[in-house]
Amino acid sequence: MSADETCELLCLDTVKAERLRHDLPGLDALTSAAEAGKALSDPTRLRLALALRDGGEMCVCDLAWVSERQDKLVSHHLRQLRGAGLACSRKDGRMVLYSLTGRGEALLAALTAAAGVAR
Amino acid sequence: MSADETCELLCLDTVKAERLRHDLPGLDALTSAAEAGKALSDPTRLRLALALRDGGEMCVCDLAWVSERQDKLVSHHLRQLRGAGLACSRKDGRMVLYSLTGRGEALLAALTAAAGVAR
DNA sequence: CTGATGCTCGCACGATCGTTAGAATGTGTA
DNA sequence: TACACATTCTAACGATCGTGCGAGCATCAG
Repeated sequence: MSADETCELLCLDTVKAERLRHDLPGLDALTSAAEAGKALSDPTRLRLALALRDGGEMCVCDLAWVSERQDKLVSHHLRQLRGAGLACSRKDGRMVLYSLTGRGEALLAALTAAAGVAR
Repeated sequence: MSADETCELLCLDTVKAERLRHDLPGLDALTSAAEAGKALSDPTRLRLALALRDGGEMCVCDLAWVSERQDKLVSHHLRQLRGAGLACSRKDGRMVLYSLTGRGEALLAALTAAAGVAR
């Protein structure tokens, strides 16, 4: 591609390419969407999200038992799901109860559908 | 949690917890779903997916121009989208044309809806 | 007040990732 | 056949990530 960068476009007409380039959101605008994708990009975390989908609201120690993972790791992952807006939490005495948000359920449904698993 | 691991369940009845634990897919089964999430977890790659959504089928050099990224990097990311089943490619002479799969479009729609961007 | 429980936080380690760069491959053209 | 173009592949680097561990905090029960 030459220095002025518009003379070697081969497949797109220039108007369409200019429009695409202009309309594409910047990387900053996509950070939260990318974070949502990242939140469910780890099999352990994805499995915890499925446990919340199927089991409803649960505390860390129950999720730890259900997923056969240490409670500290489960707590770590749940905080990432919450940070990405896919889960929320409330305290009940010394326990913290987590559940999926609407966004979390929708994204989980799309992800499992896309991969054809756990629907 | 004690050694026999069922005596400290506090919030769930044991039957429900046993069923959840039993029914949760294993990590292996979730790998492809996690890979789909991972494929869209990078802002640059997500942006390329959006460009394909809006622009239809495109070659690497056009996507490089539209996204203002080097063609080698674009090629690298497109191969990851394809590997995750979210994009597909066909050759046209020396060029390779990429487009989103149905799964890719569905997951992209869910991800952008979940984050409230680029819809 | 003390000890136990549930959970979070900070740190470290090995693994993975995004980007860059150079080399290599496939295809088209003269 | 040689050169150019489009794309891919391999390797390296700095950054990030998942997991494990010990310490710390909040809450509850005795």
